[in-house]
Amino acid sequence: MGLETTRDAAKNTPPSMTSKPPKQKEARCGPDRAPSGTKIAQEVANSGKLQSQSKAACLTAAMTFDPRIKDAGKLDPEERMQVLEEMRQASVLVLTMVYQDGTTQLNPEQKRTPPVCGLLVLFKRDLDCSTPEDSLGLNDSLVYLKLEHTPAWAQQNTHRELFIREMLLQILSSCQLSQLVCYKAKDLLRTTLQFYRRHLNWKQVAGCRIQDPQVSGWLLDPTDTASSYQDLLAKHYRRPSITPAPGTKRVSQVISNLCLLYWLNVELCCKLQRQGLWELYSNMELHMIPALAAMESHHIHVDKEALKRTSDMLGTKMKQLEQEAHQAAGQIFLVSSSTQLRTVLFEKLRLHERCENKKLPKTINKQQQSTSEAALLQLQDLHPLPKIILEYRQVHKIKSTFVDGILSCMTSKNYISSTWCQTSVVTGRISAKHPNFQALPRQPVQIIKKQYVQGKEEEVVTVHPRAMFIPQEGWTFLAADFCQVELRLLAHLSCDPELLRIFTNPQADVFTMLASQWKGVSEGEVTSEEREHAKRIVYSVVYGAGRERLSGILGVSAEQASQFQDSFLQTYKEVQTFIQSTIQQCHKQGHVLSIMGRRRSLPNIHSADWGIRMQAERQAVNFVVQGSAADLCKMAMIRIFSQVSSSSSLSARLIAQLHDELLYEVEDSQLEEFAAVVKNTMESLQHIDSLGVHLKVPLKVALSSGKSWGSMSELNIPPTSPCASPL
DNA sequence: GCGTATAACGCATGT
DNA sequence: CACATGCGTTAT
Repeated sequence: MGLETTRDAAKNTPPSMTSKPPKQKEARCGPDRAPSGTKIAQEVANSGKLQSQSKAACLTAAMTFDPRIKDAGKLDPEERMQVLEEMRQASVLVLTMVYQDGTTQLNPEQKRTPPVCGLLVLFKRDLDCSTPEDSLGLNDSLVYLKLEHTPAWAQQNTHRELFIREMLLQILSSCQLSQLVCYKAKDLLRTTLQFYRRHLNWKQVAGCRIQDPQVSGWLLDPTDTASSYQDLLAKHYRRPSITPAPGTKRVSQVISNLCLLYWLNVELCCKLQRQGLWELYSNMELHMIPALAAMESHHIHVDKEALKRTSDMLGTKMKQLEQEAHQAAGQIFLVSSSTQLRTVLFEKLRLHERCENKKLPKTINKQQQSTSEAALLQLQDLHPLPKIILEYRQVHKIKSTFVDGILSCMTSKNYISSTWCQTSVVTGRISAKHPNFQALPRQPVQIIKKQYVQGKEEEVVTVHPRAMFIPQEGWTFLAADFCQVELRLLAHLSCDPELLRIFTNPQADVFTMLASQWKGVSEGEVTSEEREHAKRIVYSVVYGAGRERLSGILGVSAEQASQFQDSFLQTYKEVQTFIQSTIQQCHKQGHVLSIMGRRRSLPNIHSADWGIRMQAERQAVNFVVQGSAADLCKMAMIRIFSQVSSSSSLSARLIAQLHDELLYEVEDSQLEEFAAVVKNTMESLQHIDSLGVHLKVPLKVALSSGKSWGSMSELNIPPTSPCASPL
């Protein structure tokens, strides 16, 4: 078998589709030869009384002394050559990180992941079924790559270090020759980039393709979001989740888990192909992994001291508002408690009795009087308290989530980097944590600071969380926004001629046109209010809002709301039929698909309960639109990432993905060049030949740039001339 | 009886 | 209406 066939297999087809995993055996592990090192490890692991530090030392010792594992740091030159040769001959490499507390990535999720101490790599050569699925094959081998920072003066260690680093780099760039498998591969890549940040550039691993069972499991069923390795095994590997025999040594458990991981991946790939998800997995989701790892390993600098000052200022402001609230209520109560506020507003002050003409919202679950913003706005003319609470809540939210929250993400460092989750959103979007970069307030808030001691009575301060994020010296932020991507996709998916016509004119303001068309007035006559209405109606119709909800959003009566809705669906008749046929298809097949084949099954579409069934219908419609938009945005991200990483000059880094907007940090000198690359790449996604995607509407990208995320302004770049930029 | 973990809820932010 | 994360309160 030549290299070409191996390469093709790794690139285009699922692994080992022909070979079936061996039948599960009764015996879990082979006889355990127990050298001195492992015995110690076992005792320590079982006792559970010792400090985690000594546990760690012993697990490392176990890794090193176990005869099945080769410690890459302790090999002589000849053995090194042998290991490299074994690596070349392996057809699959299965990897996991080993942490200092002795756990691996395959252990159940922990609150705080301990520091990494090494990587365990299984070289799998023979893919036949002659060995038990959780045991090493005859020609398989295991290598432990210890990650340690040796002090600069310890010259004798550099050779070992160098060998391990080179080997790891070779592994990560070998994915064109042999397959790589790792559960939570992004974490491994990010950790590697951080560990070797002096010696390893993110571009060197940008092309790396690692199979990740977490991603494939999520793609098969996007509803089960956070399943552990053991859950995945139980769910997809037809095994009633056996707990390892208590006598089994820890190292043996790790090894058998690593062996099983290989077969789990094989099984998941089979399922992906059967469901028509292989292309999406292989051409999109796998490429997200290095892109997200690179994103997470980038530092975004934040002015910590300014943040602390803002925190103090907001703290005193909240104390003032708390006093005012107590005074207005005529009693002391916990202002941040919605329960206590409810009793004050509705049992003590009985404000609901004084506005019987208005309908006050109820809480979702318990059908109590709500104290939400909508409710407080209804009550604000009756009593001073609601207004005070509204202001208190605004300040409280800013302080707790966006000031103190971000500060708590920066303990012992002066920068932040969010965690980007690939598998937590059912529609295929990505999400962010610690901090949630996608939920930072768009608008600044004005704080009126009352100072009684100073000469001035009042001072207005604006707090803008986005403005805390500043590019490095000599760099600029560039934002690229897919304009109305969901609406454009709706036009494409529904083929509605009127909706399509709106997008043929690239100059026009879509929502203004929509409003004029729909209200029957000229574009010049459309007020900004009507434009906002049009915007909200469009999206609420797409998401299947009822009249109740719509009237709440628009602030008009339910009759008027349903009148708006009707006239919209009347004007764009094909949108209606798209919604109906999507629901019909979901009912027939039990699932719906996005434009690139992403899949969501909705078992509740068959529910006898009307409410449950209607919810599934709305989710079906929403998934097709939102999921397709997610497909496009991720594809844009990947294509730009690949262009930058294969360019010797471009250096832009992706800071954040805000669903239909990409935020980059760009060297000042490259701003225009890169902006053109981004715009062209994104807009060219109208046609993706390889996936058979041909949108009936053009895609439009709006660019903006600035020296802070809080102050971005429109960026116009010269249009690309037809003769320029040959590929 | 009094402390800490956890789950559910309500309310915020974003797309 | 859809999809998320984060913080605080309250009950268990």
